[in-house]
Amino acid sequence: MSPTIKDIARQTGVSHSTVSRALSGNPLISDSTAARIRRAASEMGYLPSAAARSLKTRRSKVLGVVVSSLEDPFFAEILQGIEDAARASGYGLFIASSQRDAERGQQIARLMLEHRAEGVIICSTSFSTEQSQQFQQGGFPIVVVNNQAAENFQYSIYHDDLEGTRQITRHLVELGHQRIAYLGDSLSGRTSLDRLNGFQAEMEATGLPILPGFVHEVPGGTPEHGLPSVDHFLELPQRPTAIVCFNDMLAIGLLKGLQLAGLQVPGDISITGFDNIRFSIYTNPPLTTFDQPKHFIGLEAARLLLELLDSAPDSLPADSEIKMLKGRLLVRKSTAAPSELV
Amino acid sequence: MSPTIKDIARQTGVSHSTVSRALSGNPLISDSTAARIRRAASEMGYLPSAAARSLKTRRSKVLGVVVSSLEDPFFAEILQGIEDAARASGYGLFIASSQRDAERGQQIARLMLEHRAEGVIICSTSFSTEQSQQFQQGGFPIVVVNNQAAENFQYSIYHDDLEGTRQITRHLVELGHQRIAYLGDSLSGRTSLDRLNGFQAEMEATGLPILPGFVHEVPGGTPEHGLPSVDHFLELPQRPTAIVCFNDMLAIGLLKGLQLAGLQVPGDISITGFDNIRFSIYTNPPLTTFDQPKHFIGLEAARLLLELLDSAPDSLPADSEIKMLKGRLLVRKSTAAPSELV
DNA sequence: TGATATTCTGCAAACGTGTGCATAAAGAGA
DNA sequence: TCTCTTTATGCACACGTTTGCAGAATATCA
Repeated sequence: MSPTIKDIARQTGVSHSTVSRALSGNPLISDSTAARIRRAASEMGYLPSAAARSLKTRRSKVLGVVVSSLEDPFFAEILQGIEDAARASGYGLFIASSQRDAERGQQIARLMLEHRAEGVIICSTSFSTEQSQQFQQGGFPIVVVNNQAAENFQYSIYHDDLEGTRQITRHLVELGHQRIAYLGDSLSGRTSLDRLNGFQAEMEATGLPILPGFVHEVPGGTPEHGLPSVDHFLELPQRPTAIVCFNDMLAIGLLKGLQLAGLQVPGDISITGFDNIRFSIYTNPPLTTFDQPKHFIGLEAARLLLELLDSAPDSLPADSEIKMLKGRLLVRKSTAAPSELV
Repeated sequence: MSPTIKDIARQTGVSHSTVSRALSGNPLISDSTAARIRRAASEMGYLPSAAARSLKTRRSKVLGVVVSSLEDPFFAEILQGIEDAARASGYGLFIASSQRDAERGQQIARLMLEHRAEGVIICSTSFSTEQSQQFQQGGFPIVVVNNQAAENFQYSIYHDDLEGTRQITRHLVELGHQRIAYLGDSLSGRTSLDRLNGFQAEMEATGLPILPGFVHEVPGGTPEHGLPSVDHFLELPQRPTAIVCFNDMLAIGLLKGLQLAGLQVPGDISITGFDNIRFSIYTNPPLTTFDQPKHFIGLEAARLLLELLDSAPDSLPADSEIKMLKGRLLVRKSTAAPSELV
């Protein structure tokens, strides 16, 4: 099919090893023959076989990426960052989505290992330690992004969920809110915990009580999960004046639910998102949220992994490396002072 | 690193060819030795090398996917469909985004060809014929999804853009609108043309004029492109009573722009989207749009490609194959009768 | 011109698999 | 026991690269 270095060798009357060296820029080959070979190669439309090369060099030039869902706009932006970094260094990307399914996770792990990906970036809140166990063996490089059980992995990019929800909560407190509730996603592992902890920590720090039923968790982080949860909050004996949501998507769903129930946001109730996904500014009102440098997170994850691959195995730090990327509070129109005070 | 069939051979006291045959289920090997070998293989954590295998078998079990942007929710859903199909048949996915950049497109094409992807799915409105020329040579299987210049490719999955905007437009006409405008994305090639043509065809069919300036195109299809285009429409001597948008994202941006300008949707003006992306129902008001079976489109694209790969090269149909997938009109709350009539 | 240093190129083995062919082992029939 | 199938296994080569080493070709110097 595609011509090989042997074809080029035959064409130019040299041995295939000379061709190999010429094409890889080995200085042993004289300039004149190298030029001749390169010309022939491009004329014949030669493209090296990655399979043969990686078989010999034991470097596949491929990175694996596991994401929980490709449709999640939060991961999509991170993914784009990863891709930009990979593209810049000539690496190919093997991408697969686990869909929070254990069996599928296994299959993905096997796929990546069989293709000898040089390392893997896991951006899946649900890719459990158990599932990624297959990767762990033998010092296979893993970088974890969404920090599910981050402490079990050696390298992770870490966005500051705890500090984020603290800032969000403080913002609501400063507006004068007293009855603040939290809408969580129970399936996002470590992230779930951190964000909830941030909320609780800030409430405690300011001396505000978290009333019974004011922490509500749903099994997922999409608008479809957020919308029906409005029923829960409206049935409480005392209605919250503000709700902190685990992420923007839940907030978008909740916002829609509140509006369908005839409530004004932020007039009757304030709500906040998290992540600053692209659409969070296009809701009506636009969401107050916490901006995460998603593209940069992806870039840094890929860079960290590539750096790991370049360095000699024994020069690696023994302890785990964690990069913490800061976000920032974005105050928009979905939050306001509670109506009692106005 | 990872054990090879030779290691297993040594361990079990047979030759590596016996191991190879045993693991691939070749009936030549006796049941007892096959079982013994399989047990040893799994105990040793053996994983076949995809590189070596594809070098020998000339099948990489890898599909390439080119998408214009990973962050586009429309493509993301299609991508998920592709991935599901690939996963089901044990194929790996090489995914890259062209970012509408010619040079990057070249690089991607080379990457996929070097890795000997067995075929490619192009879901990029901007991946021009020129850029994909590298793929074309030598009967390399390509399936095109978003039908940029679909007629230049042999296989394509085709969603009915023309009929879609016709239905959308007819819906507005039936509501009583007379001054209907169109907001287009000039960068989406064939899709741009089809959707605009559908609008024009339906206007002509009902005898309505398209007033000067009522077709406005912007260079991109994101909310950020849609929002500022509100200025154009508000400066027209006669303001349109309805605007048909190229896609949901433009409509989302336009909606926000109109609301910022103090206009009511649909009270003062109706707007429509296209694609039915996940967020189109969470705007306020929810968008009237045209639903595309995105996940299914992805599935079908992958299935078509896999089918191509399985069939013998000479059994392929000489003429091009085009699968047309129908969508359906979704009437929500962003459209209503024009205010003059109410 | 001959010996030596320098520059360039070819030979051959290896990476991990798959597979046609030869052959050893075992069983069947005489 | 000897041949003839049948069954099970091993040998050896191929896929397309990279690379250590040997050696040919050329240049340098006496």
